Amino acid sequence: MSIIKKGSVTIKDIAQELNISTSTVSRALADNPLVKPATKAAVKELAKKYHYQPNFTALSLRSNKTNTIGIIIPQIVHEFFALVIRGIEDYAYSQGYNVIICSSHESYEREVLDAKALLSGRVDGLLACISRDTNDLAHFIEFKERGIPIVFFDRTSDISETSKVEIDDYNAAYQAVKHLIDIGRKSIAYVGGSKNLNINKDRLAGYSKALSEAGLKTQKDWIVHCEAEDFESGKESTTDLIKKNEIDGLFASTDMLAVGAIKNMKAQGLQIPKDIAVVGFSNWSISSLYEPSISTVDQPGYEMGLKASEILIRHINNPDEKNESVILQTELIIRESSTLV
Amino acid sequence: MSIIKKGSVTIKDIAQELNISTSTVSRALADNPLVKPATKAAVKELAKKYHYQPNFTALSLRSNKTNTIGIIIPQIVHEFFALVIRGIEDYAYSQGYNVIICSSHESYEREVLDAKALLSGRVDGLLACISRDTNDLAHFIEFKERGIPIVFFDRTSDISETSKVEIDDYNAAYQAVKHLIDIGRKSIAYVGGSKNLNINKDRLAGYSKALSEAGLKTQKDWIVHCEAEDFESGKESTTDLIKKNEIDGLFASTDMLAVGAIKNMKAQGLQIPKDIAVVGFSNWSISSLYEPSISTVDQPGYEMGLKASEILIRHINNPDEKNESVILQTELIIRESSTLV
DNA sequence: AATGAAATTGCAATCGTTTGCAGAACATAG
DNA sequence: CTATGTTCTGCAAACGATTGCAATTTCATT
Repeated sequence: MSIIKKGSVTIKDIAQELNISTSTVSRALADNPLVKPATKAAVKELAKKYHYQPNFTALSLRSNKTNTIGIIIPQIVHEFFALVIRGIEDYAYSQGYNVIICSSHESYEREVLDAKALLSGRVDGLLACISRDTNDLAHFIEFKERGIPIVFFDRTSDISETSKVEIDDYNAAYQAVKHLIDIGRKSIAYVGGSKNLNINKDRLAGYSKALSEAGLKTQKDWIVHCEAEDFESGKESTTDLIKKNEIDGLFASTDMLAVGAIKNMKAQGLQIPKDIAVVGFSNWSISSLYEPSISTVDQPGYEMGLKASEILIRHINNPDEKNESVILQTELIIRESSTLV
Repeated sequence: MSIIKKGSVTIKDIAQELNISTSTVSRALADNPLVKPATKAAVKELAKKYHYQPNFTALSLRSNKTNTIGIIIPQIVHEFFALVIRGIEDYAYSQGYNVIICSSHESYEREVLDAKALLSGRVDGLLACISRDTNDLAHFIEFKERGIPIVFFDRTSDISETSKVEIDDYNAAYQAVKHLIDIGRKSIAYVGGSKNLNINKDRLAGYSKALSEAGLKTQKDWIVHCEAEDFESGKESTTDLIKKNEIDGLFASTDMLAVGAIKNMKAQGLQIPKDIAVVGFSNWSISSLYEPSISTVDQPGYEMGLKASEILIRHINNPDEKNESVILQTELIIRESSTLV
């Protein structure tokens, strides 16, 4: 029986028990050929017996590497973001990295707090998707100043000279609205999320482009912006729109907004897609489960995560790596809400 | 202009620039009254100028505290778990703790991997919810041996002598099925998730109890277990059940299973709730958005997270704290799928 | 048995921070 | 000008691990 340690077993404990130095133990565990086979065996046996696990903190301090990457993301209860996270994790794990996820809950203050927490040398790199409320990017710039690489994904910023991985929101929206036009709709409204985000500006631009290209006009009150992108907003923000009875098509920048809108329309006795055809965005599971099933734009979330972490880890391993900007394409999925019967 | 450091600014850099020792700098930053006000001011000014941030790793090593708690959770794309995480985060942040979330993706292997990664002194405590596949708990027991406290939540285990925070699944299921009986249903089926999980055993037991108490009988093939708890499983697993045309009520242990089942029933021309009344579990947003809206059991996820992290942090601060077992109550929400018209 | 080379091992510094203790600088009183 | 106290600062060890360099042991060879 040996002495029971309260905390974890360290290299020093093993060294003491075998009457050798910590250096030798360290080398033995690293399979260094300098160590005599017999010593090596003894060390390894004891390490196994005591479930020795190198102290992560000590290792990090010595090597100045944490083998951890940080993720700052606005929400995690979000099918798209969750997919991104999964992609990030899968690649990161395969490269021996761990992951710290911080959810900013769409709050600028929380995002700054999270950034500060990650700045103190806890992570070797950062993957960030800015919150709805974020305008000032100073907290991210500090990372660059300390030589901690950042890759932005999905929601990026014009200012930052960093690598980014984005969705081609402009084209995705363009295709979605073009599809509505192709099935004969002429008065198409837009319901979108926060104007603050580039992705929404791009989606709106794609919408406008499709209309103008087809020689169609929109009206000022056919374009609605909601801060929250939830079901309730979709419902409330479309009430006026529906009352006027002017539109025959709707492009929503989020599936949840689409569901809210459709529910509202159905309540007013409108038929979907006969009276109004609807296309959403993101391909959340509800879009296929809802009745009618909702046409939408599928975003490659998993690929986005994979790509973002791949670029980040490349930056970590090679500080001189030049910035890279990736734009991923989407796929329009046509379902009942925009199919003529 | 001062020398530009590649990495972060350390206490040593400040000391050098002011020609004082690191001890004094450290004390000045800690507002130690021993330090002369003038020195203190100079140090603080420089620290601010250089955005000095204490090195997290060094701090951890010195204090043997990481101020971080680990979470091992089966899924994050899950409205209930996401709520739990939010509760954990909110309390942890308020106490100055950070959080590392590891998602096991319902895989035992991944869970073990995550546990090993967290074991090496990265976290001061662990919150865990076991995966569907987990039977062996050795990887958790090691935490106890090293004096790292664990609190299990939601899905707990009989074996472990640890603190736990659970839902009263037995009673929740009992109330749900009793409700179906109260509205006159006599032939009630059960569709549930993995039999491996205690929560599902409890839900099944609650179901059985409600039936037997009312003098009702079930049949062997009225009880269906699915490994996956998704929409597809709900659809497939109920096909035989519906064909036989024997049941007039269904209790599903998950809303997604309920949605799948209802969709299947509707496809067979059955009316909900007239022909079959349905109650789900978890109060996912789809249960209120679906048509018909689905009766379900609301689980206090946020409170669970709050409570679990509160207990954990208490354990961290006081290793002699005795184990605590909390059982949270649920609320039955009655919607269209079980309302007589 | 002495010599030299080869095979092992240990010392000590390092990563960034804190802190007990000793000592320096300064001020006040006698 | 000494004695005594007060205020302030620095040295060095510690946290757990790695690693260049030096020291020791081992062994073969003459």
